[in-house]
Amino acid sequence: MKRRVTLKDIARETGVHVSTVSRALDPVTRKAITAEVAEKIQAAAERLGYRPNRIAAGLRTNRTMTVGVMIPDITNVIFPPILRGIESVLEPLGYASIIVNTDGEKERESRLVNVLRDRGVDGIIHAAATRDDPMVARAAEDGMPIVTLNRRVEDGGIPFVINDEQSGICQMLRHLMELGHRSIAHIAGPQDLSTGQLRLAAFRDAMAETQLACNEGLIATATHFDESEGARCVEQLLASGLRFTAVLCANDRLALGAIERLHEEGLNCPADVSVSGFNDMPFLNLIRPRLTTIHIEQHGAGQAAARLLVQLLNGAESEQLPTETILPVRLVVRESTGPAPAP
Amino acid sequence: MKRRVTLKDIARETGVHVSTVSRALDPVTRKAITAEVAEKIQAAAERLGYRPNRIAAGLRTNRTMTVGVMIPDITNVIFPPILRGIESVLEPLGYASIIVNTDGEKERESRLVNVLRDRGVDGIIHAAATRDDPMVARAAEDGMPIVTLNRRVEDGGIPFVINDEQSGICQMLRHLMELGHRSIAHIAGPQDLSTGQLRLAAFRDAMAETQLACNEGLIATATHFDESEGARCVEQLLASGLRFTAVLCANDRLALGAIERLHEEGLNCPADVSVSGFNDMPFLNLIRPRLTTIHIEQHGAGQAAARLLVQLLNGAESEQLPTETILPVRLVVRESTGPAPAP
DNA sequence: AGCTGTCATGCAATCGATTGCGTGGAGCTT
DNA sequence: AAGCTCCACGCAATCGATTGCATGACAGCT
Repeated sequence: MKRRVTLKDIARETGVHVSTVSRALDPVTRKAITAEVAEKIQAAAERLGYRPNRIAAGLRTNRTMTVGVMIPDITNVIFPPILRGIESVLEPLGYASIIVNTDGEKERESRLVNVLRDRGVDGIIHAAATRDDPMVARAAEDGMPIVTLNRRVEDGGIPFVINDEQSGICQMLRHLMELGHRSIAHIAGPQDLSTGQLRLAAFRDAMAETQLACNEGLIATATHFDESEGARCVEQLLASGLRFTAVLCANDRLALGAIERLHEEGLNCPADVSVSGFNDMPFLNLIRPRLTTIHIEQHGAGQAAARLLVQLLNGAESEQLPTETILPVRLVVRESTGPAPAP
Repeated sequence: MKRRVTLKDIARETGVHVSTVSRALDPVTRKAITAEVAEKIQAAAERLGYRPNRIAAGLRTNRTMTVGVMIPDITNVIFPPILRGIESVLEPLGYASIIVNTDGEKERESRLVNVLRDRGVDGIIHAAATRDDPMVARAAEDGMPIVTLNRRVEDGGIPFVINDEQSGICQMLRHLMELGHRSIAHIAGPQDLSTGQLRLAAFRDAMAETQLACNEGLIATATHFDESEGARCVEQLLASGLRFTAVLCANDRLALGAIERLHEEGLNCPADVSVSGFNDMPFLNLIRPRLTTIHIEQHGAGQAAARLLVQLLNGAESEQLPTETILPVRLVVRESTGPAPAP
């Protein structure tokens, strides 16, 4: 196990001072060095197999070229594409990311923010904020560049990237109405998650714009974004005795659970009841009936957040950056929605 | 934006030397300090909100408490659980991980190994090795602790963790034979990936142990582990004109693609042809017919690899560590396999 | 020829924590 | 009371790269 090559080694080899070597190896400062000397130094660096020590540089410059990425849970299929989006922007610029999972727990979230700070990350992309976290707020106050993803932040000038939930719900509602549905139920997501909240609000708004009264009895709220909650909620809707011919769900997994339970109750989708999802998660094309849903740009959202963060890292003031970036969404009509059955 | 608190600040505050502060704050060296003084220092550290600078410590100790994790692609659903397994072991010990995606490209793999080395990771968990990579070999030679996952490494004493592919294929073959199948086809995975290779070899071995001759015509090889290749391969098998009543696939996605194409050709699964998968990936319970497959311990594999790496990091010699760790697999019988149809 | 300006390079401090070695004082022995 | 041991703590070097400032040489100008 041989010792690593340092600037000092190159300096000794080439007979110049380490500071000269340092300057010759940095493309920005190289212009201050005679071309001939710079080339000699570069050649020596190459020959000796020099690899800069980022730790040492980081200590001096206070930049680690590392960013923290906070997500609720990597096993949730919507996050990997987001991470690839982030990576696609950050990696070419020489940044690496440390990914942490909060599991939606506030206490864990606070702790992990500090873990990231202790590690000296240059900035944070936060895709897991449930609500205002004091540690996150503190980090922001202390000057840590932060961008949030999938979450609107009211206070503070923290830039955020979200999908156009409003438009998505709207497009889906219009689609269902064009199919003749008039009694439309909603399975809302957890209200402590911003997506759940935003989509429910969007549903109420969209319904208000139609002639239809929004029957609060036709809104069931899930405690988690998963299949079993979708099933439970649709059961609750059925038990209410209220008639509905379509269920607009806040998320694909809720929709899948709902369809399954409806099927168990002898109701077929889309013949008897239309069901729609939201997110267009991977593998949806393999599940029957193929789900009509709202496609969101996961990869694009990651890229957008990363680009914003890079600007902050490069010294852009939050004021000159867009506080909100709203990504377009797209209706994807597949098989789980169809004409409303005759009454 | 206030300056961060350093050891020097605490030293000034408490009237002792920074080295004393350093020792008082490290549980290991604390015993060398008078209890009273140590408490005073800890109190001051607490009061001032001291957070150790890992970068500075890393420069001096040459340990970053960071490990690199190399995977082919995080959007492949089998990797997130592995990562959570790794995290569950590493995070409590104070390690963070930098995850990189190789996309199965050799050139990218080499480059990323160097990225990780430059960042001074203490060790690497490599779950993306396609074949021997010179940079990985070099890193190992230079003393970088490395553990590979899902890949057998012949040369060098690099410890590896793999699933018991052999046993999985064997169990599945026995299951199919118990259902009366005698003409069994295999859709093999890409042969440049170790899992593809191992499972094909296991299939041949297992067939050899039965009375049945292994008909090479009933083996189709996919170029990727995805649905379209599963479809293409099953088509190829059908085109061969050879009779088969079951298809043992090297991977769930190949199986899903195969089932779909069979269906399009008017062959139902499992009534006409039984199809089996491998991996038991998430969401399989939502796809009809529910796939019979081999469950592998993804989370457990991550944990096992992480535990091995920790031992290496703690100075265990490779010699005293198990070179191979083979994780048990489990047959999961669902709906895609059934009795062989009468001839 | 002498003076000024410019530019390449060297010098040394610095980032913050760790750690081998030195030292002074307290307590104990004879 | 002199000498000894032991231990808590201080001192200072160190990790490797960066960077403001100093310096020296050389060219150009009058």
